[in-house]
Amino acid sequence: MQDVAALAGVGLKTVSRVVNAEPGVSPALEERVRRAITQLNYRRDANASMLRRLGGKTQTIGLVLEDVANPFSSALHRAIEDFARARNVLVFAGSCEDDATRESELIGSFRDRRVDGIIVVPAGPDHTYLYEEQRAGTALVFVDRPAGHLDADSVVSDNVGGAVAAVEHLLAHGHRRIAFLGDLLSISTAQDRLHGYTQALLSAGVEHVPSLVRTGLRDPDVAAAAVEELFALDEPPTAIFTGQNLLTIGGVHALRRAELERRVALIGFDDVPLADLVEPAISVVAQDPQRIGQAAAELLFRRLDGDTSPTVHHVTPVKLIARGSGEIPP
Amino acid sequence: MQDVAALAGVGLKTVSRVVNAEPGVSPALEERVRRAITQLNYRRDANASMLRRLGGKTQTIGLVLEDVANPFSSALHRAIEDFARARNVLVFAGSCEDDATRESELIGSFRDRRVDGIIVVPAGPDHTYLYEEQRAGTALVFVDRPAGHLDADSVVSDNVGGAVAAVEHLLAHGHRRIAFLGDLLSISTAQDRLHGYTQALLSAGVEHVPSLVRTGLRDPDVAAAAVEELFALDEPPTAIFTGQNLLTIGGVHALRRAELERRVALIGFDDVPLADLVEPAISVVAQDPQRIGQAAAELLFRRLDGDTSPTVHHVTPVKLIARGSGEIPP
DNA sequence: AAGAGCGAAGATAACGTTGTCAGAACCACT
DNA sequence: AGTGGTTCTGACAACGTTATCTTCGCTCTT
Repeated sequence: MQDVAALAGVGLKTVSRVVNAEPGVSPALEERVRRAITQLNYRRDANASMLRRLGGKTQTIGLVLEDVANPFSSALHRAIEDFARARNVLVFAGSCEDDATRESELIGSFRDRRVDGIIVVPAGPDHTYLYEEQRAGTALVFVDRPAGHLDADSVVSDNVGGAVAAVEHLLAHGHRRIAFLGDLLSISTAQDRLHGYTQALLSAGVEHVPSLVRTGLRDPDVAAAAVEELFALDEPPTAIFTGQNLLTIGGVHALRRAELERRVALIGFDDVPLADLVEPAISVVAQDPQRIGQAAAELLFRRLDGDTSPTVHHVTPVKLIARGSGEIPP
Repeated sequence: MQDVAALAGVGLKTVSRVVNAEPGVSPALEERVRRAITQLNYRRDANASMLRRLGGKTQTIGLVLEDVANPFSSALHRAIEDFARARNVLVFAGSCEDDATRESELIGSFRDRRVDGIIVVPAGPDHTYLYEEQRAGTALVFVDRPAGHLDADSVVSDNVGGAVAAVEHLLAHGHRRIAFLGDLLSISTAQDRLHGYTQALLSAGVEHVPSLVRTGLRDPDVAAAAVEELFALDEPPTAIFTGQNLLTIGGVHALRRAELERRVALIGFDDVPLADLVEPAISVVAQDPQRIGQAAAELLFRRLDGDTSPTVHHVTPVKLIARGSGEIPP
């Protein structure tokens, strides 16, 4: 900036004014300054700039995902990025792999960089450690799961409703022995989906068989093993509701191996890529990560713009997509 | 920091020393300062910190991807993130959608934030605009496609070799009429893959039929339409080599609709998720995005550590995965 | 012709931190 | 008591920028 000012023969502040399009610079000078800027290939240092600025915003936000490489996370990421781009805000993204320590480390790093806001798919159960941060003015939006012991905005899918819809769909096709495969119950979404499953059975007056419920499953292989166990039962299920992405894939693999894929119905929570090319095509309750991300970003930026209305808990609808596997009769 | 110093009853510099674990602070004072830091929930401002630091690194890098939500990009992202995390570096990521303008805008934003280095999957054909940036010390690594008119490190897949392997595989299974579906030839990878296709046919002494080559295809639907046209020919192909992810999906859809999926062989370049669950399972030439990302990050950080050896062009191997669709006889 | 009023431009301090240096306190020797 | 050397510690300037205030020169009143 010194160099630009010297070359244009003006003071520092004049360069600053030109760069920030502030009024009060004569056209002649502005032209001289612009020329100097291009000639020297000058770019204002955004970090230094925000240092002195009043109520300085860094024009950056932090994004804590489960894994930037998983389809749900990355679709979220993209939706948020698009929203941020429109406001000239850059996005830091990080994966925490469902590890609460990593979650708080990441958020700590974001904090060190003075991000304006944070969107987080929480891993840990307790977020009281963010209280000070929140009070200091950092916008905070929780996605997919609500915050633990902290009053903060959230955007989540209709997990209970989606699970109810899936199970009712199977019931409507005549199934009575419906198995449930779920993730760790410490994860609130897994809990909600199990809740929906139980609720749907209850309202239909169908007996709830504990041996058909398998939870704490974390990956496709474990899910596949669970399915094999289910079919070793005296009275195996005629339908399966898988409460998560990876478990759906594991379930399909297991059915395929047992050559049951055309005889046992299956509905998964959360869409899987290429689900329509598999035989039979996989019926799912699809979340809408794009919409979730958009809602989260919208909420975040509204807060950044000064909205101080009470905490919002946004629930986005899910959609049952019947592709074949969920319509197999018992 | 003022507040911390006041509370601990020390000078600013002493707080700074404690925060940076510099030697020369007595244990008693250090303890007092630490207590004040926790009490006030103080965190050093990383941006201000780097401002004064000599040869200050921001401990951030920028990542320009085609789309943070596509599987190849996001796998890259993840590998790079892991590498960066180990060095306590944060990653800005952005999507440029194969748009050269967006590419340079993104890189401009990164520059404003003074990122230490940039890893880019280039969209535009010309990168001379990065020359100054590079000379100013920002590390630069190009991924998937080399830089245009700029001497910079790159990490790319063995596109020619992979295409040759795919076509030779089809030839070995007896095919002679092999179609090629490719992206815009302005994209160097598309060009390389077409090159490999042509080369393999040539070495095998098989006639090259121009009507079997369709390029400039950008999405699954267009690819599917192209496949339909191919089968309207007098002498349709007996095998298809799809030169890209989305085109493979489009191709499979088209074959499925024409009920040809068990009669026409297909190999795709780049793996697709769930390719093993489709019937027949899709044979592909798989790239290794994780390895590519790792190589790119390694190269970037080596440069950041001061390595000034000549430009490196890293070629990562690809792997043919035979799953069924590529082994169908003519 | 003097003063008011205005717009343009720059001088200076400040943002939160670290580099540099000088001072203070202590130690062991003469 | 004086010297020289450590070891701690803080004052101060500096990083690249913007906020505030002052100065300068001009036009417009009366």
